[in-house]
Amino acid sequence: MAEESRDVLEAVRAEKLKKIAESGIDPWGHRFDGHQAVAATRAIELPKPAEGQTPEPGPTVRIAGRIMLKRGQGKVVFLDVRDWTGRIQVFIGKKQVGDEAWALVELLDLGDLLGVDGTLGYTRTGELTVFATALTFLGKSLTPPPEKWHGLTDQEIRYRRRYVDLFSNPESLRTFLGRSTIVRTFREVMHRRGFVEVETPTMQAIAGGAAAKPFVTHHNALDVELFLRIAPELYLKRLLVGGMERVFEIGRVYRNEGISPKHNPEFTMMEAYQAYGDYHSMMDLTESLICAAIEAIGGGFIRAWGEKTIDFTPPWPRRRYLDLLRQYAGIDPEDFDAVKARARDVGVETEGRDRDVIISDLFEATVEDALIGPAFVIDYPAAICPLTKRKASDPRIAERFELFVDGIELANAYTELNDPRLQEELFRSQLAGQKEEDSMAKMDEDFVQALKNAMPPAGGLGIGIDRLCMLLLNKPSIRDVVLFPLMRPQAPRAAEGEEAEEG
RNA sequence: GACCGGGUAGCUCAGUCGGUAGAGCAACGGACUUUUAAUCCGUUGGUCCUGGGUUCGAGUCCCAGCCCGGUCACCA
Repeated sequence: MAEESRDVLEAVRAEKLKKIAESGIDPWGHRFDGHQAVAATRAIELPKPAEGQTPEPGPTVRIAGRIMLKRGQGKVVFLDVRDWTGRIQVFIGKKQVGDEAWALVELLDLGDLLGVDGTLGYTRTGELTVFATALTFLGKSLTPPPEKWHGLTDQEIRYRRRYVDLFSNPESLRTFLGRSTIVRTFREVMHRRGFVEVETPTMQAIAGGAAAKPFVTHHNALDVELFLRIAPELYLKRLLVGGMERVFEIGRVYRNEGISPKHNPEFTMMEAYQAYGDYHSMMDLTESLICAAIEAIGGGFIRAWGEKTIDFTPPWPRRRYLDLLRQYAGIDPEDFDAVKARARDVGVETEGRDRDVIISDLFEATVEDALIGPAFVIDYPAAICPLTKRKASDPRIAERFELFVDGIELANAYTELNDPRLQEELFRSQLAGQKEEDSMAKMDEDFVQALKNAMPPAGGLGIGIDRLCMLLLNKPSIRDVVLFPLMRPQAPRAAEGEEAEEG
């Protein structure tokens, strides 16, 4: 039998569950009031007994958590119990808890959930310990947990069974609590600055606001094709027209592209729009947000990033796009022949392509990886920015910035284009030059119509939350900061006599 | 999509030249009232990812496929 080994292990636990139930205890537990977090319990100030002295009876405590280790010693057992704040040792003596509770102790397995009442104190080896006086069974683990020392290391199982990863690898839990802190901090900063949080459609008839292939779905009653949004941008700007002067949205966007350590098909963006601001307002906001997040999760502004160290100490440099290109590509961007020659050197296709698109690829190939510390790249070639206001002094330059850290694009922001006629023209010209799905500018008649009502001049910002979490929590893959990353569904187990169907 | 690496007990991993499938942890039985990955004695546990092929004999070699990871490409 394929699953014999697992079946035996689970049968043993099922038998224990039965015995627990027969003893009159609900093996699935119930409400358990008044317990305190393990971290709070550990924080209780308790003088260590002096050498050879009988310790004073400590305070009464009540905790709850999962049994991670069990060290039996005859008529005494030591447990390591863990909740989401930490671990603590529990001492259970047969004489101390009585025969009835002891019968339960003999049925406890690693992975079970247990509530413990007891007194806090130190063992003779000096370990802070809950000396149990009563036990409350809170849940039977019917399947064995991973190995107690190594935890779960198989990447695939860590992603597919995140619940096991979370309780068996403390670092994983710490990471996701850190992500939550980062997102909460973003909301706090935004609210403090007078932004309101809104929700806009994730199913859209026109997937605009970014350049990406969308997921397609269908609404039955309306019998229409809809797309999962690739960005909330065009809806949020409609709200600016409506007079919501400072809006933001933290939400999932979906892009039907490849999967990589930096790409998950669904990911979280925060977009924000501020009426009467510009891209410089957005740079200030970006720096404030990320610095506040760093302070919230701790660890300081100088942070480990893999083998590297990144200094987030503000203010971050603001470098012009074309200046960086001159410096790192070593060419004059005005000299198109030189641009093409250099582009070919680094493997960028030049034949029949727009000048600014070639420059954009050249920039990616030569500059982006060279920017290690956080750096705002500002003032992009206008042709690659169809939603961005042009500089009054030079219409070939768009008022856009991107924030880079170690070659990773963390944020993208503009002074928003609010001229409806120019917007319509840019939509049309972009559409003419490119395949629609490759274009950032999909014609959206209603959006142009919105702009005709006068959208206030504004700054707009998008920040990739997942990538920020990777950088701040020092995780090399986006899958380490997404709770349930997209995986290929597992083939269904072959039914008896049938072979698994192939697609 | 291309290339590289991986898939062996519930978990973490060995497996030599092709010759009976291994360890630790977990589990089970026993000893133990202050352990620290407790210890000690004993026992159980396998679709070696799948399917072909070579061979007297394949976890091992060959071919094809599946899944995962990494790098690159596309993208944020």
